[in-house]
Amino acid sequence: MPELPEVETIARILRPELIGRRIVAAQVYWPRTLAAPATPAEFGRALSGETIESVSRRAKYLLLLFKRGNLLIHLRMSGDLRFLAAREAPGKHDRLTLTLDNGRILAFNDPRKFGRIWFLNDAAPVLGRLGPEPLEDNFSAEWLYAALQARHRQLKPLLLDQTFLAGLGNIYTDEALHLAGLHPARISATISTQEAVRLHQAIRAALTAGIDNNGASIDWVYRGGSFQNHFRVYGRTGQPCPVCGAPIQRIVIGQRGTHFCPACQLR
DNA sequence: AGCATTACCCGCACGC
DNA sequence: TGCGTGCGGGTAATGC
Repeated sequence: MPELPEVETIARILRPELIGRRIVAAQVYWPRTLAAPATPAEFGRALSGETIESVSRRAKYLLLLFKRGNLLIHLRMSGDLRFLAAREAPGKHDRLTLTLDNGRILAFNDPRKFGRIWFLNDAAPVLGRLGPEPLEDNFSAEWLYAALQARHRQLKPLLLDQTFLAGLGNIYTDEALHLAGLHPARISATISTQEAVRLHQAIRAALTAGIDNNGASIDWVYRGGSFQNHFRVYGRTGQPCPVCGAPIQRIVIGQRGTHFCPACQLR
């Protein structure tokens, strides 16, 4: 469900609700949600009594930092975080709940059960292999050009590879490639310096537009975002390209649905 | 052999 | 009812 702009929005919304709150109890309803520690009992013991000091994001991971340990939450395809009222029973797909010292309950809801949660002293083993943050200074057009040259891979799967660049998902990758006028199957090493500059700018523009619209809400998951109303290509198969009017085409690249304009994005 | 790239697959909800 | 699809990524399989 969430890509970088959605996780960023969730972090921003949760921050004032969570900072300074103490975890009173943790309840795990679907143990496989726990990536670490291994058992719900261990998890609950480690987390209980700890106070949330900060709420932030790295790539698509939501980070809740405590004095003793870091809670990492990855929502994957269908995960969401919501609040239950004091003593409210968990809903159908609530996989884990954290009861706060003000009585409210933070619930991790995840119909598809793909999401994962870690509570670790050191987050490096989970976050260490991630590529640069696309909105940070170390992601430059020069770096992107060199990194593209160093690989021989189609742009779509390469941009989705979190070890290459961290935070892009299926939506923002399609949107960025359309903004840049690049075909999703284009081989990375053939990109010119000018094209790399365009792609760099397009990635940032797509993500920034997503954040400005509180992310995107599609299907039955994630509510509150409005970026879905500004999609140029994603999910618009057969509809006119906003630039040239040609019908948007859908193909499959790397097992992922890929939307592009066959007129604006030539190979 | 050893690295880089690709395919499979995991629950569930929804629309056609 | 049945089938295709999906805001993701770990791991097995394959390619170079």
